Amino acid sequence: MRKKTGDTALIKQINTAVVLEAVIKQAPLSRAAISERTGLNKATVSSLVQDLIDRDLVIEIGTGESSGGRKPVMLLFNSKAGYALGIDLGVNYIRGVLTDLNGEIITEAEKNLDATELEQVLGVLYASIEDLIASAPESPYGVVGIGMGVPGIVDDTGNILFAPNLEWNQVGLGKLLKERYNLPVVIDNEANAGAKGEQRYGAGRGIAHQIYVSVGIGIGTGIILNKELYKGASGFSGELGHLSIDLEGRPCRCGNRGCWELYASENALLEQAAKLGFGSLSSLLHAADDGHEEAVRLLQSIGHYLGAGIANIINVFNPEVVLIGNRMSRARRWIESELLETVNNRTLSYHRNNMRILFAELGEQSAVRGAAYFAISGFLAKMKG
Amino acid sequence: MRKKTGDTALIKQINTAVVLEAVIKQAPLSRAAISERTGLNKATVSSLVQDLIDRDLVIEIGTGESSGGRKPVMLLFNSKAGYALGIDLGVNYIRGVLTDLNGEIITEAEKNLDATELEQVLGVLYASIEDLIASAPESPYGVVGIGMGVPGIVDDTGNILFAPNLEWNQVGLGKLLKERYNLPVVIDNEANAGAKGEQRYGAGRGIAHQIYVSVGIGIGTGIILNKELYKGASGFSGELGHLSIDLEGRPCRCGNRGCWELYASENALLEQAAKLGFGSLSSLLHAADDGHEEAVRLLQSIGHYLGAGIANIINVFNPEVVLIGNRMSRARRWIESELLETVNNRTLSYHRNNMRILFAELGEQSAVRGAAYFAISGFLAKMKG
DNA sequence: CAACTTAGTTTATATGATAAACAAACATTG
DNA sequence: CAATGTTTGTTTATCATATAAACTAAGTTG
Repeated sequence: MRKKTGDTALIKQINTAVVLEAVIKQAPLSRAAISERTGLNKATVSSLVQDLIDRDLVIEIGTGESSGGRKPVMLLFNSKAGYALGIDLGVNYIRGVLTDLNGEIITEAEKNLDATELEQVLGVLYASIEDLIASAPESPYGVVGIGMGVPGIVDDTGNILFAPNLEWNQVGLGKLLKERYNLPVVIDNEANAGAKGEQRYGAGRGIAHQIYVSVGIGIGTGIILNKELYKGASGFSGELGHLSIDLEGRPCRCGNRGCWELYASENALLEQAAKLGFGSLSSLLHAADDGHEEAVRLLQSIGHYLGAGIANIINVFNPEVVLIGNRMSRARRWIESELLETVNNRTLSYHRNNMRILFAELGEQSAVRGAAYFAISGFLAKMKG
Repeated sequence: MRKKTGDTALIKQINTAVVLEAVIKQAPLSRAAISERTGLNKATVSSLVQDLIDRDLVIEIGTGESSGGRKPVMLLFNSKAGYALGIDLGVNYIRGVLTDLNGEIITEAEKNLDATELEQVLGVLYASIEDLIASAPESPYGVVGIGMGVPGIVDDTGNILFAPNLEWNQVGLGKLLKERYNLPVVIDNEANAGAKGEQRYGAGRGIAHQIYVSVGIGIGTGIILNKELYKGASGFSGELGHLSIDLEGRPCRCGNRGCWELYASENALLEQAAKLGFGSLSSLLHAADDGHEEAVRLLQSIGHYLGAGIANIINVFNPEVVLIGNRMSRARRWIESELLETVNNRTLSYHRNNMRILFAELGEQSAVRGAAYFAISGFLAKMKG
């Protein structure tokens, strides 16, 4: 339990991270510009940049425009120094991407899963991963890690404790992958991956306090506070789908009553939709587009229930942004106004002001891109440390 | 928006803080022991300790027991280097304490308030503060600051935006006090003060994720995540009293329906108690002690509702500890078992394990001692920086 | 009392940031 | 177009800090 002490190595680490951040976020820019923007001395910046160039993390891309004197040498983050693998493991699909270090997709692959048994899923998963690794171009660092989002509760070692819709219990997936590929592996909940994806590459860029609500079969949430994923005492939290919104409501399999996801998830919607003769979200949305009144009313009621839960989230966390993602975001057209009205009626004005409710920008790719970012950020942390 | 860079001054700052922390938390101890426990070199520790001694923050208290060689010189945090003022402003009382830098109470004072008008409250408040300041012993730093907890929403400049039970709106109390006494002033919500008090001096010592539930006239909460008070995007959060637990429940003055505090606060209890002929919490508790069955049932039902809200809190935050404080903690004997049973029935097992529900240890002094700690921690931060 | 232990200080050294001087490369202007 | 000024980036001397190793101080143990 030693406190973290400081020495000269720590200084260099801090300043290297500052310089690299500047290059990543504001590229292209010159050494002089870095010095000016960070407050670091020109000499310091020169020295640190040289280190980063020697390590293939930064490249010079020639001179820029003069502003009345010597032309600056423009620097760029070398996003092709390595590649990251992101996997979104769904209940009936595996989606995978290979990205560069900027998170830009290089290769993508999607495969259907028609069974949830571990052995069969692993077969498809391994094939996907190996295809993607094979597709990586030559680079100094190669594939730097594997990030993954899964529909379940995961501890910080990549152990899947419980994945109800896959019917998995205690699957040590992290260890399996680490040993098989000898790469750093980060596995987290699908909603946490989606939250990170949107925060980094999507609608939540630059937001400090963001709650991502993944509305699919159930409701999952990724909670970002102070720009970081919040995980509770046990290393997993974000079970806002089991926030009860109705004290004496229907019993949930979790033991509680009136859980939010019983009212506002895709499952809840489809339960009602079945009575109208619709078997899928798509068919219901089509009907609504064609003017089917009952379909529209049903969608609106889901918007209402979503709003009620989101109002609670807002009163609890006072976030800057609430993001609605995963499949239900496709119903935006029908649910948005009911949702906003309910939120307006049910939140404290102090929290409502300066707060926005947005829909995921990356659509179905929120989670897979967030997963890839897990691998990228692990790599960069190692490079900075 | 400059990133924080590192230089030699930063190192010294970090290491000074590490040494001071060690002395505060593990005193009495020697220079050698600090070196061993922090990993800092003996020479570094000697130098930093000398600085702290020169600044009156650490004192030598003579030699300790030898363990086979030269006797160590034992060091102590100089808790009498200055004094802090803590104020708990209630709806019908003002409680104040003067503490040393360890948070130990030196002087205390309590005065009743029989009006909520700003002018009159200010009169009593000023008198309390001046009495306490006058009672401070001679010391190198004197009174280092004023910390305060108030029943309302406060921004980070000490501006009280809204205090419903005092009927205050937009009162710039922080500025008033700062100008009048020329001291650092920190004002926060009463529940945040209570949460800090318990975390530092009470039942929550050493806990990283702790939710303090202040059950009084309404319900307020102080949320401590990663050992720090969480405040949302706007600088104030913790309005868990307005977490709705009943979708179509009674309308609340906040605009929402079915807010938790309509079911589980002292006000909610007294509303029901009135029907049985009881006018106060005390009389109801007495009746319960005397075996009055309806009184007991009523208290138990409050325990049930408290439990339902706390179950939601646990599912959201996955904390290590939930602390119940303020006046309702006096009803512990009657509400605890119902509360625990409800929580057990309504939380996810992953969250329930390793989680404890405790009652405030400092009783009525949680908030006032937390308020004093605001001042102390501000002072220490300045000393370390 | 000799040998060993532990506490704390002194000294020499290494790392890293910085200011100031300098060199390189360009624009502007009379 | 030559002289002047500006901007970029590097070199050099210096400063602050931490550290290891040597050293001094003050004890214990057999």
